[in-house]
Amino acid sequence: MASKAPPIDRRRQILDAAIRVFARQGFHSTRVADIADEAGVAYGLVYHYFKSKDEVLNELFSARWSLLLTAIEETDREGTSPRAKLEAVAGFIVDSYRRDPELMKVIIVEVTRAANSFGRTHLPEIRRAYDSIAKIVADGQAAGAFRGDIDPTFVSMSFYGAIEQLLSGWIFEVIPASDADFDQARSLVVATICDGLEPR
Amino acid sequence: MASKAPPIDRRRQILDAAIRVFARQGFHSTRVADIADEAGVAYGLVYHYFKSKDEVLNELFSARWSLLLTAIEETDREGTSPRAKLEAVAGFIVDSYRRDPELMKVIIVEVTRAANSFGRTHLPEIRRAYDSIAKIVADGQAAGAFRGDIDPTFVSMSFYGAIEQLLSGWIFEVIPASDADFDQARSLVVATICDGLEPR
DNA sequence: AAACCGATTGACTGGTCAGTCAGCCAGCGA
DNA sequence: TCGCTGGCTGACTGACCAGTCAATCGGTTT
Repeated sequence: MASKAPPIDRRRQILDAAIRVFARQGFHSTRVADIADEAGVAYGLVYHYFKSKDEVLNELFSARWSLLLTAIEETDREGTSPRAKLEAVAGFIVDSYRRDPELMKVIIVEVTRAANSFGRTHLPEIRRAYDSIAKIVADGQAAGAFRGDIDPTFVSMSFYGAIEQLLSGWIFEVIPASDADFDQARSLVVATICDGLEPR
Repeated sequence: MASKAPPIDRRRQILDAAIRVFARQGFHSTRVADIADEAGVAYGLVYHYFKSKDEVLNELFSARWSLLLTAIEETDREGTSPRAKLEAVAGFIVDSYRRDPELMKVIIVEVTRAANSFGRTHLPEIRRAYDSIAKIVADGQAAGAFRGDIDPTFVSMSFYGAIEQLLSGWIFEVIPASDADFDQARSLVVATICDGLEPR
């Protein structure tokens, strides 16, 4: 038997368990013991791989958020229209939720929207996303593709806020979350922001 | 001396102290002792007026939120244009923040955006606001003032999400919060949503 | 002046957890 | 076969804090 069983990645196993438990109970009401149980691992092992309960959440957030930042910045580098760029950003976020709703729920509920606790810690990273979106808008304005009388920062916040609110709606079942809804959301947010509600 | 000193409203005194402390430290990291200290009152008195620490926050939220609901519904009843209605709603929320930023910070950070904890409890009230906004949009569509191909619920969530994100930006000093910014925000959010970003 | 009563006080309790640590065990090299 | 190493275990501890309650206070009624 030349092949040895691949060593179990305990760290990953604990992170995955944490996603499930955090998504189910929220960060504050999950005990470290819950994570260990869910991972099928001893209590102490969590502390072998992580400095603290906080570090587990920080790790989950930072890993995923850096993907988002990369995606936005890469999108921006491509030579498409500003509108197409916004559509790509909205699409990336919506798809992230479609692919891994539990992780996105944790990130949004426990970090992004928890500006008092973990959001504070990660403000610089979060702000980078706002800034990148604002840059797309500003470039669009400079190129004449967008009207110039609205502060790009305002647009960036509104745009991101709108998407996050939709995700929150799905997460907490305020609005239906079918595959069709996901597809619609991407274009509808962009249509609203770019074309406006009033008929042309 | 016919006039007797007006009896101190301890309940109010404790609520006001709670706003300050919750705004400063966040709900989870304020001890009941902090509220009592801030109010200049004995620890036990908080429990004389409130069943629990949670009840203090619930009270703060419900009192303020019902004002918002009333304002939205009254706005809707007036015979103005759908666009003017949206502008009034945005204006009311922004003005609430301008007048009492600490209370609005608490409401948004600890309830509205804390969908896992207090947001859950107050979901029905929060949802009523979304519904009222959606109704304004739907009526606007029926009257031909708004394009009909976007789900009013989506618009409602996007609209509210955009405003809340701006408030969050002010609260956490991600974007500047001058009086001029407040005035701009109201019309810019509505301009974005109604007219769109792209030039006409 | 004595009984009464609601407001007010703050020491205390019971329960909860995050994080520690002393030791166990499986595999490996000597 | 015998350490040795490091992943792994889970009982334990120390800190923290919401909520309780018995006692006190100040005003009012009888």
